[in-house]
Amino acid sequence: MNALAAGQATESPLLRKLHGFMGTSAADVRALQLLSTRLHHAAAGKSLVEQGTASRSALLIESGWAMRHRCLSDGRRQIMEFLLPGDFCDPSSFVTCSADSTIAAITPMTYCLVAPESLLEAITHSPRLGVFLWWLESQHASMMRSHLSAVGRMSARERVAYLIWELTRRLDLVLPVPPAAYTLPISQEMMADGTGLSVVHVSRTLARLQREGVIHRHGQTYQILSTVRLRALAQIESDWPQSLPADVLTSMNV
Amino acid sequence: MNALAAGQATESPLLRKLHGFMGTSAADVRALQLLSTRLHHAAAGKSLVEQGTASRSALLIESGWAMRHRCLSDGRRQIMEFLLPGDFCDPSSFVTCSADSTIAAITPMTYCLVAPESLLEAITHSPRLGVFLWWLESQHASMMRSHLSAVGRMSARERVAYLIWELTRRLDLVLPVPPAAYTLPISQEMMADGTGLSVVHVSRTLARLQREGVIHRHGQTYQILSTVRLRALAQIESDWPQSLPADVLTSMNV
DNA sequence: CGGACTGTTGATCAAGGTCAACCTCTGTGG
DNA sequence: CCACAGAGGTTGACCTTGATCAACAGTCCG
Repeated sequence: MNALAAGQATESPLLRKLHGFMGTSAADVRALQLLSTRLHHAAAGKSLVEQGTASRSALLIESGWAMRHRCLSDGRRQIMEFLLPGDFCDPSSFVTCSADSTIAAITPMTYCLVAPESLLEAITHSPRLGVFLWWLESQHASMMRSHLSAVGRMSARERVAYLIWELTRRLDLVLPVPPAAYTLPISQEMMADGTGLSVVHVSRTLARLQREGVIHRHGQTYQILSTVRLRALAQIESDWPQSLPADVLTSMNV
Repeated sequence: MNALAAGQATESPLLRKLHGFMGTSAADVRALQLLSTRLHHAAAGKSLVEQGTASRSALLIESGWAMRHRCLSDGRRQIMEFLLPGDFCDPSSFVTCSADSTIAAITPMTYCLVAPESLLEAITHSPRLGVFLWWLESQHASMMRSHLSAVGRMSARERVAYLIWELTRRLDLVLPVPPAAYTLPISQEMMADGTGLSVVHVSRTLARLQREGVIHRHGQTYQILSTVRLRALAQIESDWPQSLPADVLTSMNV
């Protein structure tokens, strides 16, 4: 445990998550390094995975933001999720023929392509890492359900509040210390396509949240002035993410 | 291969899916039977999993329909998904503390509770079954993204079309032969909570689809009169589900 | 200096929500 | 056997949220 010295802490955002939830042994760090070979770069706007193509590798995001989206025939676009540093996305591409959505860089990015064999090898070296990744995946599914709830049943004000809350909480997991103000490198058009609203209405809604003193915004810098009211708007009752249940690790002999 | 005799075909809807996609060996059938111990019954309306509680077992639905939903503080409800016979749901409960949503029976049901150990044992006996279940899970995630797209960016008419299309396609996977008319045992209120619409508008929209000759409906019996127009409305370009890529099985030595 | 891109604001419009009345079943108890 | 209640569905009238259209402002680059 605690093979993570202060200086190394900035290395990998996924390692930071792992460390925050389960602590890290030297074996975990080594296993994680097995995933982090083959570092790639992408310019903002570039597609990492194109809808309809096969990829057969997972993505481990080291830095920068991306999004997963799908376009309808007439140009309407739904952003399914924003992908942040430390996200391990799309291991299910290992068992699918072709991607059902496009993943595109929002900012310049660095990321690793993880082959099935690398993942298998890493998990063999550190089963704890395997459990952790499985747990991450389950938290991800839970987040997608929250997103669906927001888009399906919440008002514009609530949806925007939810989005800000989700993104800032996710950033907390990979930032060394919760910042006073968060930089969310997404345009209002992306917010609109993520929440199912129009650009114009997102602008108005953000202005309203600011007028009401829930947030303060300047460009892409967001400051949460009232956590209580933001959470209430976003209909968040329990904290996220859940912690990893202790008995899972013991019961799996890892 | 083909250990499935005609008479056994009605036994398990999951077995039928497996057979349809990969064929079944005697080992697969036996492995699947390891999952199907402990048959439970539930009356319509009963909760199988309550939001906020721990369960630590997956559900294998043998017969009947269920839904996964979440309620907001003021009573608004979002149905995340409908669960049909042959669905293997919530293996991620193995690694989570408490459920983030409620699963409730819509009709009387029979289902099996699958413990982590049973799953592990079954997969050990038949790795092919493991790959199949993983692939099912990835198809499920893809379906959830389609659902999100529909709710976020499609009109009422398109959303209802999408729902009917999704449910009938899923039924096709577990029915012995595609029926002329599908019985969807869900009220219009559930359709509304699934699509993010109001009950009244679902009623009007169904009436319109019928008036336009896209579907014919009588109570909960739905007949698709124009597959082409339904698919166009639902913005379906590719078939669903995808088939399982052949090389996955070989590359995993199973 | 002139575009392109992003965001803001106002005016208008429409999709869909809400409310209410009513209808048809179906089951239930007198 | 009928009366009644309750659930689910349909229809009409009206209203609200958020979409659409358009003009304009700031910013970043070439």
